[in-house]
Amino acid sequence: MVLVSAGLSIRGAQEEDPPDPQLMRLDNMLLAEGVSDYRAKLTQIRQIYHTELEKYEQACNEFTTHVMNLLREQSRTRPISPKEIERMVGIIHRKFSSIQMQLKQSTCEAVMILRSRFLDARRKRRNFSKQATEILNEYFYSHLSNPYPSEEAKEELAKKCSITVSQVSNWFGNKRIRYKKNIGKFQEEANLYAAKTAVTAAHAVAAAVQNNQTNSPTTPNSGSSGSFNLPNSGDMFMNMQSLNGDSYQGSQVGANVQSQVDTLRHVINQTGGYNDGLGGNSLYSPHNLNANGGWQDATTPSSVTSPTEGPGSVHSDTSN
DNA sequence: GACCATGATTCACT
DNA sequence: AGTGAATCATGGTC
Repeated sequence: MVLVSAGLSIRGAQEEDPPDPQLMRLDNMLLAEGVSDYRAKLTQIRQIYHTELEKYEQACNEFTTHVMNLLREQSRTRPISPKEIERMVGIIHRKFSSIQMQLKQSTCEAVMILRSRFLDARRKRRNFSKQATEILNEYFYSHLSNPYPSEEAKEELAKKCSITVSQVSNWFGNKRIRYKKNIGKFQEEANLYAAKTAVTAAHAVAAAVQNNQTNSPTTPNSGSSGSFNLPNSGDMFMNMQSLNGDSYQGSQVGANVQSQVDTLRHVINQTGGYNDGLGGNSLYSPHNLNANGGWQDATTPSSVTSPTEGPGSVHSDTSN
């Protein structure tokens, strides 16, 4: 019996679980990570193990008493020494403990298989479904100014794409780096998705504008962020973002508006004509990609390309 | 089988 | 902890 407690930790730390929103959120996260699935299977193995173990123990006891009874009956006809009884019981117990050993062994195997399968599943690369890639791309290109989905957005995307949050993070990590490395290559893709979402974006903006007009004719109090570098294009959005020097990952409302802006600007640019490729100004030029790289501002605050006052005025200044 | 695309992993950085 | 960058490893296509 020592082996039992030593082999597998029996008592899981799971008692009851009152409906706690925090717990539910964690559960969802684990589910998204595919962890609960693993845990569920593990629990299943554990349950089987314990019921089997119990069964064996019970059977062992029953069998011993049965044998004892037989021996007792036999003792009437012939003398049976206590030593013989002890020996009998010993044999029975040894037999059953060997059975238990087998049970433990197969349980361990099952756990190992489960674990390796779980790890393999995460390690093995399988292409996402076309739909999933589409969803991810749509998000990416409509948030091109700030393709850093929040935790909630990642969870949402994960759910939509039927992949894990980690996979979403991986995807965005890869996408950002690969997009940045070779923007030209992704031009077509960017155009495609921009056009795709343009209609929805236009509708949304139109609705928002209408709503704005009807509701309050005053200035929109978009306390949004955005905070990225819009190279040229002295659009009104500059004002919006300079309202708040905050970094991205800010309010979702702002992000939404920004995504629509991205899409719309793309479309506007497209219709307004552009120099194809080699002029350097790709139509879907990385608004916020500065010369040195990333979307991430603050890495190199210098960015002194040409102090042509205009709208360029990267971030910095704005001494509020 | 070569080649490219792509998801995953690792490591360094902040 | 989240990210960028490099790299690995596999899938898919020819």
